[in-house]
Amino acid sequence: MSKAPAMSPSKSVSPKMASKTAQKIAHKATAPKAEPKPAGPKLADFLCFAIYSANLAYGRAYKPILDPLGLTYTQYIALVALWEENDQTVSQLGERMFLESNTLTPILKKLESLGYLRRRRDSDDERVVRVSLTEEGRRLRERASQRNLVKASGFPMEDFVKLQKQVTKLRDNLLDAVKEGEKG
Amino acid sequence: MSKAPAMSPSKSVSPKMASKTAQKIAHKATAPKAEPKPAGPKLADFLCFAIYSANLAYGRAYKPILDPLGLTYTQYIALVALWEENDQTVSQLGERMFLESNTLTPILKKLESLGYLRRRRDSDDERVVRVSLTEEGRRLRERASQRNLVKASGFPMEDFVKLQKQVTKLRDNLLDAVKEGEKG
DNA sequence: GTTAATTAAATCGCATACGATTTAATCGTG
DNA sequence: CACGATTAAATCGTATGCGATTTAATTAAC
Repeated sequence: MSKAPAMSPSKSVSPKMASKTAQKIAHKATAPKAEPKPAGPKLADFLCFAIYSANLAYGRAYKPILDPLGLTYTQYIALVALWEENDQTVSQLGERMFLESNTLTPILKKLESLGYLRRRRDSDDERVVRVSLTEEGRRLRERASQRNLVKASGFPMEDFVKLQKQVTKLRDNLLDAVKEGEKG
Repeated sequence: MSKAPAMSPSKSVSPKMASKTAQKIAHKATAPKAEPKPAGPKLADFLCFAIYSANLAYGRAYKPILDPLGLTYTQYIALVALWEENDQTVSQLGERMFLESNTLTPILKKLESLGYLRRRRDSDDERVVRVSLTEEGRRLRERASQRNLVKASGFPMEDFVKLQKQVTKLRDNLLDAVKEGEKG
């Protein structure tokens, strides 16, 4: 009784032929022209993909550091932003992190439930929620060193800083282009 | 009847004082020491954050290009990988994209449902699912030009290429470090 | 040649991102 | 003052990422 591993809706017809070579030939037969290989830009040449995959890599590199603290990568970034400047509104934090309340709110709620910060309505303007670190949240700062990851980047400090500036510039250029596109 | 905008579990006590200035002073009073500002690394100095936010920026920059095609950023990257080399297994595609089947499967199913690719069990080894472009999927290639985004990066071609290589190197270094950490 | 170990995808649960909408508070104008 | 416009968060639905597990097929060991 041979049952193919789940592949829900699309029915995978598999006639099961005699020899393996025969099957391989049969498969080629459906695309005979030796697949001309489109000769276009490769994934590896895309800057967007370099950034995309480097971001995945950072998430994985930070995991062994953050897991013991019970933090995710994004939660950590939110804390870095608060270490830099405590007692920010959700909007201010969002501006720094390039996120909006729809993404931030659940993250901040989580960090609050972990005891690292407090969320309080500004009595001045009840629409505003102010976010401030707890003692516990401040203490995390020492426990989460990223020095090891500067090393893991494999770049000497000078190049590291240069790269950081260039990628930041790239980000700002892209976001400017987005803004421009929204107007024009 | 003044009811503060939803802030589910955490009860936001807001005594509502008389004058705004009085409240601001009152607020400062809870953190009187002028907030010594920890004097540590700033978010803007983190390479990981530069990459993180540049990735968000790319997602937003691609949106106006991809929305008309009904594609998301990740779906687009999967298609680029297939334009480069058609008829890949899920694992092969995952290696190129730095993703695994748990993430890829739903994306590929979506692209299949859109008619841009086919997923078929390899009759040679029924565990393997081969992914190949449809005519429709191939055609998308011409419609999705990223030239405009090279311009949007704001870098002259030479620097663009250099940056791309550096970020790629960064990614590879980080992933090597992850691997190393898993062993040692 | 059966059975244990391995392998490739898929599934499940949780945590981001983000467009669109909703809610509640504040502002602006008459 | 009153009422529409604006604003700040939150909510909802969809689409990634990813750890952990599951399923089915293949390979390895005996």
